Amino acid sequence: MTEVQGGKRMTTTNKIRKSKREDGRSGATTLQDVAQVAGVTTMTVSRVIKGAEGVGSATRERVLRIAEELNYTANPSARSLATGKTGVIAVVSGSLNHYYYANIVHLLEPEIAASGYEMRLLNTHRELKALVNSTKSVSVDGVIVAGRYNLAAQFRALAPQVFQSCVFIDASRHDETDYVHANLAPAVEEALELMLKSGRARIAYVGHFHQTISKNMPEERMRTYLDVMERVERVPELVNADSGIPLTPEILMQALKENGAPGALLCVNDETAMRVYRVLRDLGYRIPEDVLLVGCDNLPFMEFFDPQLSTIAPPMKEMCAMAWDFLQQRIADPTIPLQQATFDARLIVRPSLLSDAL
Amino acid sequence: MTEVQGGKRMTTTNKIRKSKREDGRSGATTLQDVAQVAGVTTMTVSRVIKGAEGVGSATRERVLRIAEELNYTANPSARSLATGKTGVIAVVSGSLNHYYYANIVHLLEPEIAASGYEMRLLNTHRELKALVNSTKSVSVDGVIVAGRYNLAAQFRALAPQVFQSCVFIDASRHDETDYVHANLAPAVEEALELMLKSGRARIAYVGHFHQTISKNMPEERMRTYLDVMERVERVPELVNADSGIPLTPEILMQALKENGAPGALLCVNDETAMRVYRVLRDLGYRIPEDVLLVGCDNLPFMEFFDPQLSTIAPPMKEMCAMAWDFLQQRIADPTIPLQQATFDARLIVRPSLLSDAL
DNA sequence: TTGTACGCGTTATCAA
DNA sequence: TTGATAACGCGTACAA
Repeated sequence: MTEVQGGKRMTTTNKIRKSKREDGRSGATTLQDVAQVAGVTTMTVSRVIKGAEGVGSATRERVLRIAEELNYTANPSARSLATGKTGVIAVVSGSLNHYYYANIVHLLEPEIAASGYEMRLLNTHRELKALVNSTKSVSVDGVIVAGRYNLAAQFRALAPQVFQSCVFIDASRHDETDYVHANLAPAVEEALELMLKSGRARIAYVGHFHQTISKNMPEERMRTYLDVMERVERVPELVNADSGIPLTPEILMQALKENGAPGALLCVNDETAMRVYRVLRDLGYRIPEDVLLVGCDNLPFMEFFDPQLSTIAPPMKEMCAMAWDFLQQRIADPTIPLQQATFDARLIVRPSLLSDAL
Repeated sequence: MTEVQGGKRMTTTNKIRKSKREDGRSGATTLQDVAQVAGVTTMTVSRVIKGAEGVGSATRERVLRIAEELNYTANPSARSLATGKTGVIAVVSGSLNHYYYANIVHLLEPEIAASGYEMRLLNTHRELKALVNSTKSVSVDGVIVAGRYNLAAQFRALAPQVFQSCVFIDASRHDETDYVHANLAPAVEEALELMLKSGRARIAYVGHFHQTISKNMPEERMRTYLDVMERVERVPELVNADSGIPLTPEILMQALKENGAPGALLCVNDETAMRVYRVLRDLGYRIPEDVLLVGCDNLPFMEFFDPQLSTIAPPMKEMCAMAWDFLQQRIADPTIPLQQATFDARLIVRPSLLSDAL
């Protein structure tokens, strides 16, 4: 600013310092600051920081020390702009006030963090659109979609680039995408077998309370239920499983009063099971003596009930780990073949399924 | 690329196009692309995109149309680099497999999104350090800390810059920081009053199961309990409230067997209450006939139990909204005075607290 | 082993 | 109202 010096480097240095002093924008230490103090170029510092080869060990140590002293941290925005990678993974999930989704995020987070990525959380529909927009530019390196069953098509249509590095964690399969799938059928069949063995006259299936996940979603649990009922030549009995209107305690209570409670209830998930439990108790039914009950998702609260409530447990931890593995592979090389994995859920038998008749 | 045209503008355009074609880095549309098609400068497009004043309405419309056609989305990294702002808010919370924290994130997310910010989730300790590092540079505009009671000091020490735009959502107060505080005392007192009125001989307090939140954290609920007990001249009875070792069902069961169950139990939170419920039932105690029970946090599952379990409900929605409001104010002007708010929690009385003696 | 030159996509500043 | 130019902080490619 004051004096103009000869020599290329000093000109550069001078220019830089000038700009840094003029706008007092961010007080953060930059590569330039470290380089200046260390008496080297930004490139040398850059190499040291990211641990690249080809730096003298003396220089390396000195730079590291100075960087430490100056409390240097790389500016992610600048890095992203230069590299085209953001180090951010978007996780699209259902509402976090559902344990199922919160748990997925909870399981995903340490995996993602351990690989040096950060996690951006998106769940509202508003953000979903924003996500599609965001990801069309360079703001996200990859996407994990959990339980938004209808998103595959949207992604494919709106943002092929994103869709490329996108893994689905799901109870249902999306062909032509990377996915990790929970196969609930064996566990559902096992539960139904227990119910059948107990000799209960009526075995019913109970659908979602409140939120209707998605109309288009083929409900695997219900399909398995219907298949089994057909196989054993029983009349299927569906409680609010058409997804038309969400189930409420009133509707359920009404249904149970009209025909009496079935001897066994297979619920689409644990939340439904817990609500069903409540209504059954209100009506004076005993579990499991009068009604066998089982849910799905393995919410930790199920075992606090009296009697402890049975559930079907997809191996979420393994599924999340594999989903992240898939995504990393996909990011590393988008051209690899489709990655698809299926994990069998297992039935957790607790007193709510233990019939005296056994 | 084909023909070279005269005139300054075309020279610029040509240069740009050349660079874009040479490296096939990202296929994303840029300001340049839009500007080129619209026959204006990047600045004009930039102004239009961010809705700035001083653009001819004809130009504006044309640019908007073209941007739409080209599917343009701003590159967040580039924008951040230029502005020094990231549009990202870090949310630091406890594990999301605890409903309490998941719910906070769930409530915060739409607020933050509605204001045009994105949310970055951090909860492991590893990430906490990374956060402090990240935020030292320009990667985060603000931080909301939920329930990590010991973080205030860390932040202040490690990253004063971050600490500047940081709001705490908490059950306890941090002086000299912006915070939103839940005052549980009135609700706890109300619950204890009910218990006292019921004539129960022994009223005990039950601490955390499993996770020990933080040693340094002054446990407000317990303090209120002790105060009340002292006031009414009762001997306080603490079950695993010293936070030494986490409570387990075995320990609890042992304790209840030795002296018999107290007539009323005030639990530090709902998770503990549910576990206590389980142990009580295993031991054959009836609720509320033998034991009155109340938790804290208002987990939705509490009302599914039989009998429905009482709880203490901090107004999380309002608290989260205010926390976000505080943070926005703070970001807008870091020099404003401290913002601190306290919300009274309310007791939700359900059958588990309804004594026959009333 | 280290340095130079320039681009990444956007915005701020000043000039026209 | 619009444009030219220079940052923003870092990485790539190549030169020394």
